[in-house]
Formats: sequence, structure tokens, C-alpha cells
Amino acid sequence: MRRAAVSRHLSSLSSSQSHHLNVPVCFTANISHTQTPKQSLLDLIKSCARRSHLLQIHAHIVRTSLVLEPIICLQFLSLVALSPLKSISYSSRFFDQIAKPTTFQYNTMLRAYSISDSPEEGFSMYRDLLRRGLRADALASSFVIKSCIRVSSLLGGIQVHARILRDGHESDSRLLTTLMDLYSICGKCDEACKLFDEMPKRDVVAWNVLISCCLHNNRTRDAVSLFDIMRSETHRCEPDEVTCLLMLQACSNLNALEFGERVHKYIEEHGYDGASNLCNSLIAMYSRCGCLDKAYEVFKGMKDKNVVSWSAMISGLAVNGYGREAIEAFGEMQRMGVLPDDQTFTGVLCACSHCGLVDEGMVFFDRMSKDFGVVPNIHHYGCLVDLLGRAGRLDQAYQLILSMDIKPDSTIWRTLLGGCRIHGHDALAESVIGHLIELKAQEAGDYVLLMNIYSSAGNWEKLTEVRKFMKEKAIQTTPGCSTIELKGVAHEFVVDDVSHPRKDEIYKMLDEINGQLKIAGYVADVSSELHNLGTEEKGHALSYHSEKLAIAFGVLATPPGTPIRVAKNLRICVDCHNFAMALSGVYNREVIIRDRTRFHHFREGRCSCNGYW
DNA sequence: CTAGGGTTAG
Repeated sequence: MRRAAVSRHLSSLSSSQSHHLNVPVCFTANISHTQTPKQSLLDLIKSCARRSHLLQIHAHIVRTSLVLEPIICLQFLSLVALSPLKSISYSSRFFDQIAKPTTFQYNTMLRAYSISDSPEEGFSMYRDLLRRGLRADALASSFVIKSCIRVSSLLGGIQVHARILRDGHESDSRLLTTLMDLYSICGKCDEACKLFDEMPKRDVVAWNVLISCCLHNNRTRDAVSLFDIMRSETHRCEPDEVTCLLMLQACSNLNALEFGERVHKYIEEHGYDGASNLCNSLIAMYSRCGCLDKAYEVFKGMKDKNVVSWSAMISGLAVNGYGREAIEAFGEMQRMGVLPDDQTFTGVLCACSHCGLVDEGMVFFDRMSKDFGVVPNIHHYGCLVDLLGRAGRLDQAYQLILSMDIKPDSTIWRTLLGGCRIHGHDALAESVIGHLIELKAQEAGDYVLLMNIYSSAGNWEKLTEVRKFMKEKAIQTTPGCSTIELKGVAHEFVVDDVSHPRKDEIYKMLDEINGQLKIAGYVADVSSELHNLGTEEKGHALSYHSEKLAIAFGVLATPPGTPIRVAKNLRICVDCHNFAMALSGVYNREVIIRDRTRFHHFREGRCSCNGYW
């Protein structure tokens, strides 16, 4: 029924006086004879798209006592709660007047709450349902878990889980998949895995949830390994588009280019390469793995480039040091008639920050809200603080944070702290630490940066103080970790790592490299090292940073001339930066290091950052 | 006895 028809029906409906059959004349008039009056009302409800019509239907239901008709009620509830009209308060008031709601009606409300702005209400309704002695079926449980997921309520989820076991729904694989997702979201990776193991039948969605669980709980390498495990003889589960999407994210995180290429091939072989979400993920993966050519190739081949595709490409260019090109792409995007959104501007501002385009960045930031209606978020401010901080305009950056209309988070203070380190601004660093403490978000990394600052300034007294404080508070340092991929396998290194099977060769190679670099004039930079030791010892202690181990392994295990790609979870230190720079010349190797904030491309003894770092 | 459940882009 078209909108006009609905309107016509409704107007005659409200004026109709003949209710003796509980059905207004207008309902029987225009509708085929095979339909009962009740069905026609259902059709009317289903096709209703305006709130004013809704009120009229509601009035009609009340007037004709159809409130007692479960089907009518249910449809009405679904309409109010789930259709584009969705109004959860309206439907909950309607629901409240139903004397004895059926399980179906409860489920409709539970579903509505699970996708509403107040998902926690779903849990109260679930308790209400149980209080009335009704049994929650698999669907009811599924909706409640969805609510729990929305508010990350592990406790609520555990209660529902117990009830599921009691009610004998423990072999409903779709329900278990939802539960797995809940445990995954709440960081209970082991619980999710346990559920997966106990599942009687595992379809591709269950595998995907497991992979997503690993991906979001710092078990990225496990996530990657599941791609082959699920396809193996024992499981015979064919990865789908979602699996590929998750795999590409994992590859991005691990810098696993070869594996990413394998997934790309898989995507092509299965004809998924027309899917824009997969193409966009491919662009992001290739960019983040430092392979801009391939990212651009995918981008170029896309028929319908949407805002996500453009943003991915812009960020890709920016993060790889092609700030000017990123800004050009932004202009091209607008010429193509694609409207930028918040994430596009994150990429653009990032581009400015990476090439030191301070004034341009400020202009973009200004235009963003004025010309495009994009409200600045914490990431935009973060880029700006980075931009100002790196340019040495630390006080301006500090003022910017103080003037923000959103609460500064720990990341933004940390960004400023990074600027303080570059420019050795002790005083500001101290007050930033103050803000971090205030946020109760102080992390080891912050103190490490502060110690770097004191160490550079040779302020051993203060340095000792900080170290003592850290020890007292039992603050754990996040271990620095570098990964390098070889033949599709990610190798992981931590500081002074001795766990690698080829550790002897690696350390031997590292010593050899150090010797060669020394001849070429490389001197270990000890300023950023934490320990107030003798210079000799410090030079030694520096040699085993995880990125150096990864690089040494790369030199050892790949043919001469092969580019070495390393990903590091923290910021690269000054010394490792110099080390990679020298190595790129002496060993004639392109070295690409992706650290927490950016890419460093080393070639012929130089870095793409040109000292702007 | 209607219809209603899981993963997922930058």
C-alpha cells in the first residue's frame, strides 16, 4: 500500500462511525475479498510511515478493542519500536497496558531495546519476563545478550548465560555465537574460546567471531593463524567476506604484507573484489604495510569510490610521508563530488602534521567545521596538537588543549608530551604529567618519556626520582615489541629477546652490523637511554632494542637489497632511528619502520622525515 | 499460529 493510500484509509477510518463488526467500512471497501479485515489492518500498520498515522491507528486499535489481539499488538509494537518511526518510549507505554504480554510481545520489546539508546532497559525487561514465570526462549536470550554487549555488561551476560544452560539452549549455535561476542567485547578471550570449543557445530560466523575476538584482544597472530586452521581438512570451513575483512585488519596491525597479499588473492579468487568494504580494507592494509603502490592500484580499480575509500587513500598517503599528495587527493575527492567526513579530516590533518604544514593544518581545521559542518573530535585536536608540538609551538598546543570543548584524554596529553621530548621542554612536560595523573591515566610510557627528557638534559637526580616513584607505584612498562614478516610468517621481538630459534645468528649479525656502522660514523645515541651508566655500557645496552633485533633478522634472512619492513608498537627511539638510517646506506637496504605514530622510510642513509620527527 | 537472533570498511 502506497503512502497516499494509507493516508486515504486513515482519514476515512477516523471519521467512520460504523463499528458493529469492529471493522470500519473503509477497510473492507478497497481491499480484495480474500483478505480478512484483520489482515488489512495489519497491512495498514506495516505500511505506516508517519507519526500522525501511527496515532490514528493507535486510536483505532483502542476504539475497536483490538488491543487484546496479540497479532495486532505485536505488529503495532514492532512498528513503533523497530520501523523508521522508532520510538521506544511510545512502544513501552503501549506494552505496559497489555495485561498479559506473550513471549512474542516480550521479544519484540527486547529486540527493540537491544538496538535502542537505552539497551540496559532490555535487561530489566528480561528480569520482568522471568518474574512473570515466562520462559525466555533462545531469541529472548539473544536480544538480552545484545543489550549486554551494547553496555559491555559482563555480569548481566553471565546471568543470561547461566539461564541459557538451565533452559537447555546450550546447543543453539547462533545463541552461543552471540555469547562469544559478548565475552570477546568484555575482554574474556578464554571464555569465548571455551564456548567455541564446546559448540556442536561451527559455521563461518562462529569462526569470524573467534577471529574478531583474537583481533580485539591483542592476539593478532592467533587471529591470522585461524585463517588456515579453519580451511584445513579437519574443519573445512570456507572463509567469507567478513573473514577477509578481519584478516586484512590483522595484517594491518602486524605489518604482514605477504599474508595480506595472500588474502587479497583469496578475495579475487572468490569474486569478492567487487565489494567496496573489502577494497577499502585492502587500501588501508597496503598503506599501513607501507605498500602505497598496491594501495593505489586497488583504489584506482574501484568503480565507486566512496568517502571511506578516499579517506583510506588520504590517510595512506599521509602516514607514508606523502603529505602534499594527500592534500591533493583531498582536493580531487571534492572535485569528484564526494563529501568529506570526520575521518577524512583526520587524514588531512595527519598529512599536515607529517610534513610540518603548520599553517595549512590550522586552515583545514578551521574550514572543517565552517565549510563542511564537521565537529572537531578528539582525533582532530590530537593531530593539531601533534602538528604544533612537533613544530615547537608547545605553548600554543597546550593552550589549544585547555581551550577544547571536549575533555582531553590521555592520548592527547601524551601527544603533547611527545612534543616536549622532541624540544626538551622539561617544565611543560612536568605539568602534562600532572594532567595525566589527574586523569588517573598515568601509564608507564608517560614516565618513560619524562625520563627521556631528564636523561637528555643530564638531570640524573630527577631521573632517579621518577624511577623510584615508578617502582613504588609498581608501574609496569609496556614492553616494546617489533614484528617483521618473512614468507608470510610474523616474527616478534622484545627488548633483549632470546626466544627466537635463530637468536645466535641474529646477535652475531647485530654485532657485525654495529661494527660496520661504526666505521661509517654511526655513534650510539645514549641521550634517550634511561640508565645513568657509563657511556661504554650504555652503548652496549642500546644494542638490543627490539627494532634492532628485527632489522638484524631481516638482514640475515632476506637476500641483499630486499626492503626490510618492521612494525613497532611504541615510538621508535632516537638511537634506533639513527641506526636504521645508517644501515640503509651501508647495507643498501630500504628500511621501513612503522611505529605508533608514523612511518619512517630509510633509504641511502636518509629518512623520509628529513629531521622533522 | 504470525516474525524476530550472531560476525563486518577508512
